[in-house]
Amino acid sequence: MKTPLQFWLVKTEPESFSIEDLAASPQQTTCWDGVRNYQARNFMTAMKRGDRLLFYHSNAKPPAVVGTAVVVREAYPDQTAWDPHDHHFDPKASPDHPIWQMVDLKLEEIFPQAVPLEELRAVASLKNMELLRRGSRLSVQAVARQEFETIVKLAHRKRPGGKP
DNA sequence: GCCAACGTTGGC
DNA sequence: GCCAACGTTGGC
Repeated sequence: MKTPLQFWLVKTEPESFSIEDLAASPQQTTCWDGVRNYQARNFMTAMKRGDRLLFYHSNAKPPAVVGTAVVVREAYPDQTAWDPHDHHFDPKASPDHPIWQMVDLKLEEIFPQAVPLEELRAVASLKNMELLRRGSRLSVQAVARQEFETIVKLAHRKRPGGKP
């Protein structure tokens, strides 16, 4: 039996890697390297090809969900972990003991309208989202299908007084 | 720039 | 195994 699709959210600072950078990448695909948090890593190893992700810009003005992506390659060792010149170097990692994993993500869509954090907070059906939890810092999160779909809908909604 | 929240480190 | 110190995240 096929496993059902799962839904996720990944955070990135647009100054370091934005959704526009993803769109400009070869095949609009990138490896999601540099994750150095065990809980976030565990979520990445649980990802399956075809799973969909919300793409979130943190430390942005305003912070917002800006689009979606798809998992195109499941977890494999993050070799930047044992590169001493890499910003995310981890001396405990090695090719024999990778510790850290990454996945490949392909752009699905840049939202016609980004959905700012403030707007998410105003939606009752999203109140349990990890992203909205006070002090939430996890850079890879699981989201419910319902939450994913709600946010995609908000991004496509026609707003009164919006652009013609 | 401030600061709350959180994860990690290391002394004991 | 506790916990204080420290570094980082990330909204505001």
